[in-house]
Amino acid sequence: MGCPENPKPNFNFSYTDEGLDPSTIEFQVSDYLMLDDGFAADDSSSQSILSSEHVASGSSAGYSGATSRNNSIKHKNNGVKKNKTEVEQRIAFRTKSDMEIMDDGFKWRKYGKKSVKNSPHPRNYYKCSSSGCSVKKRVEREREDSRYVITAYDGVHNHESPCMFHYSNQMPLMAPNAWTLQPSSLHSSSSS
DNA sequence: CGGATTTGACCAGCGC
DNA sequence: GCGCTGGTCAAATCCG
Repeated sequence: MGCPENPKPNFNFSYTDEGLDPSTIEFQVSDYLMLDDGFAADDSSSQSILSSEHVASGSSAGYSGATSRNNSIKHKNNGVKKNKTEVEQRIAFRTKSDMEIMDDGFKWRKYGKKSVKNSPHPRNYYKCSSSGCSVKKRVEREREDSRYVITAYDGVHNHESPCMFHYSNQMPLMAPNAWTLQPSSLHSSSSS
């Protein structure tokens, strides 16, 4: 393991996908989900969760089980663990990849693995191993199409990537809070 | 030897 | 109230 020389080789394609031959990259983003601060309110939370589920279900909703579970997470975070002032951001990506582990520039420590009911594939749980950073990430393969990996990030890194140096042009940080700023650029990048 | 991973147990929330 | 399920913990194990 260790620090990859390229902090996020797997993510550059998000912005240059149009110009890359897919065969030259190991995988490509098929969808991205954005579950930001919808947790602040019940209505909006179900909205964002619902919409994210809809996106994820684009090809079979391997994430649907987790989605329903997200509701409980919402209550958990909102009512117990997190105040409104401490709303977590959450993003999920569906990527086509043979690998389950994607180097995003951060160092993750696996802390759990769980088989989920709606999926034959286990779900893996990771925490950011940086001290003081409580960002978590869940990784699982899509139920219907195991070529796709669903990666969900919970929270925002309170530090820079240990391997991040010169990628600030478009993405200052490979962190959920950075991504939430860029959803439109994912699509507009082709025209710019 | 230290850090990361594995894995079973435990806990909490939700639906019935 | 009970059972099911997802999420987390922590001891054991593995690996560099």
